[in-house]
Amino acid sequence: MNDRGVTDRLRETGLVPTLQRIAIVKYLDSVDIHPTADDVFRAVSTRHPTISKATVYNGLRALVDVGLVSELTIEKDAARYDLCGGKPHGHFRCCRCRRLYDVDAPTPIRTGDLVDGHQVASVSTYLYGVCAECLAGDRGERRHA
Amino acid sequence: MNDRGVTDRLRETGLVPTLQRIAIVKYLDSVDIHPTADDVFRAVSTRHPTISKATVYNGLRALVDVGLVSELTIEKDAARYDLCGGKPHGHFRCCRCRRLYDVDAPTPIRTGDLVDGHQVASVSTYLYGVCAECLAGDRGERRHA
DNA sequence: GTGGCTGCAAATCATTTGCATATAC
DNA sequence: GTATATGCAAATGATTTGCAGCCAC
Repeated sequence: MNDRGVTDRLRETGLVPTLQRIAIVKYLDSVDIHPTADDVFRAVSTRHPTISKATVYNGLRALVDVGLVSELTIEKDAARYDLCGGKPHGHFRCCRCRRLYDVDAPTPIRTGDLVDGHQVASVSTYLYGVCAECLAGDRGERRHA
Repeated sequence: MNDRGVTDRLRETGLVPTLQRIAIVKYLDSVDIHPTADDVFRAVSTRHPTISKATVYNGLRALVDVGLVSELTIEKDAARYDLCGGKPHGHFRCCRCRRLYDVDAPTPIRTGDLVDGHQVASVSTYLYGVCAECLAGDRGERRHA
């Protein structure tokens, strides 16, 4: 996504498209992993050395609030962020390398369904296991939790 | 579950069945909500006024480590705990009252399946929406986040 | 211009840890 | 008796917040 596209998407949501927010969105758009706020901070810092961690946190929160970014709380220590793009709402965490992947996790549950009497607005599927890469190069040189 | 049953389950896992841990397990067994560590602390404190919050945290962690309790990180602020009992692995969060319910969320994914090349060890389904109680007594007297 | 941001530092909150004492067996 | 757990207080780490100056429009 180019700067113009990012700027437009920010403006549509009512957020001021500051350099920092543009940088955050572009970074989220460029990675396929799900970075933590600190990952975002470190990455964006290389081009914007003056950005503060608070701005990253505040910016991410603003983006989550308007729905441009989703926040994953699959693990306790630090939230992970994901640019919303109509992708499937499934995530896979590798218990070896601890990476988080998007997956196409099928579910029979639909928005509006009643499950045990509760009305569903959204469904998230979290899968745990060993990722394709770790399965392939299964030599154990992984960082464990 | 009575004290004896709890004691036995603890002993089976190699954990010392202290009064505090028994109290934690009995509390988790007695509630249908998913309490936070602080909820557990406050509840157990009524019968064990000397228990410390650190003991609750350490005890919960020990229980999670041996697999007697599962830890839910569906929300960012505080983990929630759930006595393992072979129940379905689905959870519903009410966006009104913020309660967390167990639900029987069907999924076509099985342990051992490959999803996008990743090998699945476990599946969690998280649903968001409005719970049955809030749907019924829809008067808005809820605490929002 | 002005309101919404940024950036810094201080505050907050959940959780962990060090250590001396107490408990389970 | 000995290993393990408790309880207190202090440490840690992610995230939030107050506030003065800055930027987008």
